[in-house]
Amino acid sequence: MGTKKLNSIYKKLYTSFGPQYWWPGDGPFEVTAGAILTQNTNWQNVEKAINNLKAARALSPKKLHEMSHDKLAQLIRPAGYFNVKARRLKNFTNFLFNKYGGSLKKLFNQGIESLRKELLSVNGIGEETADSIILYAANLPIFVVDAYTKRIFSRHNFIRHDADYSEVQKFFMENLNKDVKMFNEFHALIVKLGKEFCLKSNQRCKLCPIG
DNA sequence: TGCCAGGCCGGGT
DNA sequence: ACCCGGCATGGC
Repeated sequence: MGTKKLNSIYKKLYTSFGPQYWWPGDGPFEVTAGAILTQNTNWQNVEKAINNLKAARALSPKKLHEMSHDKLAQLIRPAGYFNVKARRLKNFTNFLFNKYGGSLKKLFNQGIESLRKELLSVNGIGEETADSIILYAANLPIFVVDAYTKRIFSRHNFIRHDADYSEVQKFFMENLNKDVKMFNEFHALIVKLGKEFCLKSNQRCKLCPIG
C-alpha cells in the first residue's frame, strides 16, 4: 500500500481543509503541557485550563514544579481528570528538573529514539503524548497516531483493524518523507477529517476526501 | 439528556 | 500479553 497513495491522500486533505496551524499553543512548554492536558479531552476544555495557567502566570516548568498539587489541579480543572493531569504535569516537571536542569532545550537536544524513550519513562506520558511532544514541541520528525488515525485508515483498509500503535506509526513513516512540516499538517488534517466527516458514532463517512 | 473528546495507568486474568 | 475500570469537565 503505497507511498504514492498516502501522499495523494495528504494532498487531498490539504486541498480540502487547508493548513491547520497546529499546535495551537505558544512555545514548547505550552505545547508540552497541552499535550498532557488534551489526553482524551476536547481541545476547547484544554484551552480554558491553559488560560487559567496563563492568568496565574504559572505556565513555565519552574512555576508548575513549585506549585502545590491542589493549586495546580484547581487551575486545570476545566480540562477534566484534573487530579490525574496535575500529577502527570508534575511528573514531567520533576523529570525535567532532575535530568535536564529544567531545560526543554536540553531535553530536546538528543536523538529522536532516545528522546522518545526518555519521555515514555515519565508516568503519564504514553506513546501519543510523547510523539506529540516530539513533533509539535521539539519539531522533530515523528508521526503522531491517535484514535482517529486508526479508525479512519483501518476503515479504508490501509491497516489492520487491530493494528497497535507502533504498527500504524510504521505504516505512515515508511511511506512518507520524514518532513516535520508535513507530519505536523497530516496529523492535524486527520483529526480535522475525523471531526468533520467520519466517525460520528460508527458510520462510514460519505464526503470523506480519502474516498 | 446522554454521549463524547487529539489517553494512560494499574490491577486482574 | 491483553482487558477493563477509573479518572472528570464542558459542549452539543
